[in-house]
Amino acid sequence: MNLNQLADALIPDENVKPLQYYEEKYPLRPLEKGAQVTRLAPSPTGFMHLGNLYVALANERLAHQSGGVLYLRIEDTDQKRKVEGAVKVIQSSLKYFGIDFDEGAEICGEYGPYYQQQRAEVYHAYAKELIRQGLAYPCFCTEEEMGKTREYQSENKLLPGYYGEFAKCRSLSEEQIYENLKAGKPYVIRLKSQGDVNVKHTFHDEIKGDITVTENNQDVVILKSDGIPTYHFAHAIDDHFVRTTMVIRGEEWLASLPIHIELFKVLGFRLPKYGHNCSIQKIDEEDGARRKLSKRKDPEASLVFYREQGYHPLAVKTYLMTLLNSNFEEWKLKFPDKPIDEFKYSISKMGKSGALFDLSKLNDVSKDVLGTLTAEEMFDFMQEWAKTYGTDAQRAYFTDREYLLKILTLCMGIGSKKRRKDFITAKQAVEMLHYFFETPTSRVYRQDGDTVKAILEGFAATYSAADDNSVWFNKVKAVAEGLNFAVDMKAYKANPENYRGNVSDVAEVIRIAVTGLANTPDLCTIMQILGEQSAKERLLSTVQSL
RNA sequence: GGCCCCUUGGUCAAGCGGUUAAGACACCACCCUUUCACGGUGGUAUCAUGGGUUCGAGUCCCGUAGGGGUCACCA
Repeated sequence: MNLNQLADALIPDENVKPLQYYEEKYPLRPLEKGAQVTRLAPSPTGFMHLGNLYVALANERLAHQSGGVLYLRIEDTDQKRKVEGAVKVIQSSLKYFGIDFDEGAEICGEYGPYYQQQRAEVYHAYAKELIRQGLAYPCFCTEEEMGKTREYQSENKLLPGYYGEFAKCRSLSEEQIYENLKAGKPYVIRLKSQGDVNVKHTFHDEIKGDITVTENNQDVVILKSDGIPTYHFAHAIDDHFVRTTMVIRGEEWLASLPIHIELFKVLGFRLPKYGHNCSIQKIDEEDGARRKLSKRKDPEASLVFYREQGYHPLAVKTYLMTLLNSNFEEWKLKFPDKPIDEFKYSISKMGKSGALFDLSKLNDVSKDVLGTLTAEEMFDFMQEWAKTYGTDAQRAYFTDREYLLKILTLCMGIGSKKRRKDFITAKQAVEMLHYFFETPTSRVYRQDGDTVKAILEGFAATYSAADDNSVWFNKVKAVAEGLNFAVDMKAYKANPENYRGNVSDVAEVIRIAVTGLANTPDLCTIMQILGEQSAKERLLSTVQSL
């Protein structure tokens, strides 16, 4: 059989150049020893998963802390799944969370193009080479035929797939091939696998450690009938020519690792290092089972969720780091002021089992992160959120900058010995501050109506915005004492039955009347910010409705 | 079903043959506090299971169970 001729007949691509050309066009990178070239290779489906960010973070750290390169490749070999504008979504969401690429799609770089769709020529060159070497062949099998052999295989409990005796097109004669071509039958190019499923090797995975892999024996498709490569083939070619040194990807790829190992071998490429990381999971609310965060069922699986909710990008990044390397938290505790990137990230410390997504942990991390911002930074962060996700009323909060800054200074505890941690997200913060802009509409008291009335009327009668903190509190105490609420906490604790409650209960009533909330920062200052008239109005507006 | 991976508290998890089995989140209690917080101290709670190996096992070996992944002209 004339394989050269066959290769040309099967893959008529005029752009294809001799293989040496590609090796020269994409030379080895002049990097320091130990520097890693990593990549992110999403397909443009328009959906960015939390898992994408998780893997992105690992790849980013590995590249940048070793003095290497992180690049972005778009795996757009499946036209059916391609979504318009998806690349923009990928880039903007990764950028939002602080993932910076050194090269890649829409960026720049010497190893492009970074869209697989645009690299047809290289794939074709190597597919032809494999055909010439007798390591690949055309397959004309139809879906029906494939279905039949699959049925037969499952009935007889045989390994499913296209291999060995089931690989009918392996043994097609030259005449049969050309006949089929002449008849215009569609065909794919398959790898003629040299592997044996009974042979196992141990393979070192950077994350999982030593694992056993079975040799591949599947004649996998490398070029689809439209001439576009499958993931496996494109992966081998691209990661070789972009000179990737380490591939960190989701563990769903572990099962196809044997295919990739064979492909690299057959192509004569050096295998990169691999690390397969586990996916983030959650407990299903319906059946209580543990499962992967689902794009369809779980809103928190999507990266846009964190933007809508107003999570600070640094908070999400920090939380993800705690999952990525469990010693990160202790480091952070030790060096709270150091930037994350100074942490020495270690791939070998990654967990081997899938972690459960923990929203309350994220919230806790978020409080700490927001607790490091200045009032101005918080202002900008909240405003940015409100621009796209807030209501008109909320956007109006930002018109009087001085007023809001004063509020934020109070609510964040800036200037006091200890910062407060009231804020979790931009959204929650904006919502929490509504009482500075509107009179609360619903108020729920724990005391009975008469008591509430007595407290509020009594306090309103003496309140003045000119009061400093101690004068203010003395007035609260006076009201409390008059109504038989304990003023001295020790006395109260000794004999609680002697009192109707304590100052804290009285203050709570006033607080709810003014803000609608049981938890707020220093009430005295809040009332000062609101102004005497507004504060008094709020005290008395409740009284009338009781 | 075949193959592969995983299994320490409610959650994230340290541990790599001898520890009172770290730490963080959550929860509870107390302390600090003139209100709300912040903060501090303490507490509840974990080695899936059955066999080995060993003077000694969370740690090594085998089995079992449970969970996850994967078996496409999708990535």
